[in-house]
Amino acid sequence: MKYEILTTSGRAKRAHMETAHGSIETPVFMNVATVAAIKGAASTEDLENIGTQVMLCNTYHLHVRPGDRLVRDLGGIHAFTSWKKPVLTDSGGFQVFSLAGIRKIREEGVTFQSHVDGHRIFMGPEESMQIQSNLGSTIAMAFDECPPALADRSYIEPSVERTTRWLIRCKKEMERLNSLEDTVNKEQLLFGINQGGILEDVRIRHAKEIAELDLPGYAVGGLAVGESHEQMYHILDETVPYLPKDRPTYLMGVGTPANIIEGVDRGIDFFDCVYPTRNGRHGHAYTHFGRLNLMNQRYERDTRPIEEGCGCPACRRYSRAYIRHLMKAKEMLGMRLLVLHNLYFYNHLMEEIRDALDNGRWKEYKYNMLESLNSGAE
RNA sequence: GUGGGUAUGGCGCAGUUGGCUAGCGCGCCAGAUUGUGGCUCUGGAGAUCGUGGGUUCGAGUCCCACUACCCACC
Repeated sequence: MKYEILTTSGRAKRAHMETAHGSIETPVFMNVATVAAIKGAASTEDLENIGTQVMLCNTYHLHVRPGDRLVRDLGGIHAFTSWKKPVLTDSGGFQVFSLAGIRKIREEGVTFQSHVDGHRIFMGPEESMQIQSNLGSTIAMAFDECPPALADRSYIEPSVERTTRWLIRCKKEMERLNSLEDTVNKEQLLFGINQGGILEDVRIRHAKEIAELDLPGYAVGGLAVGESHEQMYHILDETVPYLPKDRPTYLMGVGTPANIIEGVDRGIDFFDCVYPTRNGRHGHAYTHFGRLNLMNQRYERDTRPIEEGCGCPACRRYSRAYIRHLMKAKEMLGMRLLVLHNLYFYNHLMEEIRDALDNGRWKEYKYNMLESLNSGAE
């Protein structure tokens, strides 16, 4: 892997990365395809057409179905999905949090109950790395625990300490797997994950510990899970400076366009979020002037595109009124068009951000864009 | 024409032996949603209880007439 910072503005970074599956220009927004499919009926061919750089898939979900061995036997996630560019796999750690209630956490790992057929699944750091190795993703995420942001210190501290021990095991297992003859992607990269809820001292201590492991990248996890925006930005202010400056950083699961701009400003390279896809499925459309709810009656006779000047497949051809009708009629095409629009918007937002950084206009762009996003779309 | 049945928000229905501001589902109008179970959750608007009369302290509930629709028979 090669990671080269091209320019900076304050803590904001503009970088270029080379991976086993081609380059990544950061800051970047990864498009979420949990089960190796963008929900809302967008294909990998569509992704190529809307400027996607990285597809994000989920270890736990693909392990449950169709099974990582199957994907490996078919040549890995890239061959399976016909997506040639970088793929990041989330480790399944988040499911410890999001599927809470059907799991048991021990030092060795976690026992889940499959949400598909109910059978018990054990996953620890080694298992997560093996699965991700079978998938052959470009970047594998460490197996961590994502505790509720507002959990108290007595829960967070032991949890974070265990996440560190798990990270050491992840690194060791990844090195072993990458050295095997028949590994799908021998250059798979492991990103560590910082945790600590909203406790600055725990975050900082943990960041310093994992920085010493000399990993190819570092993520900030456990944010945007119940705390306020101010708390999230504060934790980033306090924590990111302790992560290695010459490595990519990833703010997991974030967020709104404004969250992303604030994240870039605090030194984040990678983002991902279900908002553009999930909200697209629910009738929301992102624009430079805020978010529209196309289900609203006010768009019933609106013949304008979602956003004037947008080059996405929805805006080039269809009206708000038509898309609203499709959503109300629960036609799949409505979701598809909104998902394509929203991902296009996010991907191009990142392009604008990179352009602003390249051209020394970051502060100005950030200020104007935050104003605009807040101005209220109509 | 005869017999029976049904009439309660846009649609489909609950409404106990008559008792406080008439409920529910869907739909509609809005709002949530941050390392995704195409979900889920939260609010809101909207009903002269078919019409008219009667009994009663009190009627969506009981009585009478009328109207509309459904079923059967002629």
